[in-house]
Amino acid sequence: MPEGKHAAHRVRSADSEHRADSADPGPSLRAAPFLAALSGDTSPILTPRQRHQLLAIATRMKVSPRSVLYREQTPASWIFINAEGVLKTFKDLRSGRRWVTAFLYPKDVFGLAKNGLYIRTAQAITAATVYRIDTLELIALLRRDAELQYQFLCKVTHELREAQRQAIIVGRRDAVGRLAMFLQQTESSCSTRHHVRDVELPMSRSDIGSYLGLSLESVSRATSKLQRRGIVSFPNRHLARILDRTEFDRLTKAV
Amino acid sequence: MPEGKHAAHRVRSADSEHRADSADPGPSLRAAPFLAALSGDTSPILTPRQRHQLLAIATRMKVSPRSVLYREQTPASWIFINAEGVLKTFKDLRSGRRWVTAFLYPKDVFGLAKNGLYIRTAQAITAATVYRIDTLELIALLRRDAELQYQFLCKVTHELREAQRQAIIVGRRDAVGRLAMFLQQTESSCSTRHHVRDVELPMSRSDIGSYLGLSLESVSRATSKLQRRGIVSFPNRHLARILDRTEFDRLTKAV
DNA sequence: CGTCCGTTTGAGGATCATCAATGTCCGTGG
DNA sequence: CCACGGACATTGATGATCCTCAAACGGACG
Repeated sequence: MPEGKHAAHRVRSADSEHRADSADPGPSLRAAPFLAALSGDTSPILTPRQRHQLLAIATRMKVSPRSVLYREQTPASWIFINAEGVLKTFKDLRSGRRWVTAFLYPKDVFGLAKNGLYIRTAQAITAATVYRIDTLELIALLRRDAELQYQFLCKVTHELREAQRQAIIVGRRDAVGRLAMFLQQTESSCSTRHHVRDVELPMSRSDIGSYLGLSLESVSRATSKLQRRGIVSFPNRHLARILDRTEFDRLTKAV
Repeated sequence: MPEGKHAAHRVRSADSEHRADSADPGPSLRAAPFLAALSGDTSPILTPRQRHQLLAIATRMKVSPRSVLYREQTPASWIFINAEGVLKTFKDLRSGRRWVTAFLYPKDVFGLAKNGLYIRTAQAITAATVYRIDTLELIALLRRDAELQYQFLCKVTHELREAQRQAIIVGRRDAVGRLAMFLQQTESSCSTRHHVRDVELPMSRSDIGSYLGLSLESVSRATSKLQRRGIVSFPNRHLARILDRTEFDRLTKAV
């Protein structure tokens, strides 16, 4: 598997960096606040000051498709925040299968560890830009700044809900239902500028299958069924267009 | 479904409570610290001072089996920490099925909300004792005390890993493998004083099925197979005894 | 224009859900 | 103390779904 080349440049110190990188908005997190009123989810939740705090200890990196950012069971030195592009985290099972645990969109955090070791492998799907933050430095910062840490707490809580949702998806018996829920989730994950009906799918059918607990053939059959039934069309491999929203929602609402 | 009666008594103020409730050790959390060395997971991670901070805003409650602590889609006023007993959180799906998202053992936190509403229903399986904490008060406390918040961050991170693990379990095809992984997980969750081979299963077969994405019949068939193959015996409905650890690990290591 | 990788489609075998009936445990009341 | 009732659990038969193996198709790229 190709490592890819990490074109990384260290961001300058906190003081000078604001002027030096005034074009860089800095990292941001995507999460639903604990007690937010309905909606209000799209607004940025990090203040400019918090962004600068993170920027001060962050390295902005560009990674090419297929680049591996870290491997499972290796020392977890860094935590990452996605700024642009799509990545995935996965785990290779002893059975030879690969289990994709998450697709990472902008504002997603990844690099969580257990006992100081990464528990997944992270790989870029598209070209991506990420912020790399030293774990120790981040923890020290979070312990000093309760407000910033609170944003991370909200973020992890959000991911917890997503993980539980994935468990529900995978628990469904029918492949079509799983795929529909995946499309719905992807639609809400990637805040695309495209038409609402279009959902970009940068990952392969194999990745989708590994995420949904299906073989890639079953994913393909599910897409065919959705297309035959006129609910979703797939203009090309990396795009899904929802044609019949009513019927589509009926598939996903089963949960 | 019976509500059960909540025998709750408000804990006194932070100052007097130390003497008044000196026998009460206060809440504790179970989680693996981000950077802990191998093992070291069993040690309590809350300091006495942090326990007292939590006790000051906590109400200790005893709940009887089948009591419902909160229902999904109702306002989330409280967060709970389990002190004793076993509970479950679940979600009723439109299909009529019930999806159990988690079994809650002592030191587990539950009551996470989205947009101010609970996303699951929480119900006691056995008689249990829990700490009930006003969500607003807890958030205010966490925003003041970064160290205490950090323990919660570790806890939620721990639960995130568990949720991802459950997704992997549910994604497995064979019922026997799923059940074996469930037994292993339960074994590590409940720090019982019993012999290492024994795993207590306070929940029903139906609950296990709802957690694993299986019908209760499939769970029953899986227990039968494990027993026929001499790997695990089930002396009674609420106890599993691992007889052949080697073979058992081989089943679970497939992940 | 040809290769390669990813995708689609087909046939056969395995696993689980469902429906149904029987069996077991436990608390209740006689 | 025993008999009864109900909830829970086990077992069997059938049908649906998905996985596996296999082959053909398609676009991207040199």
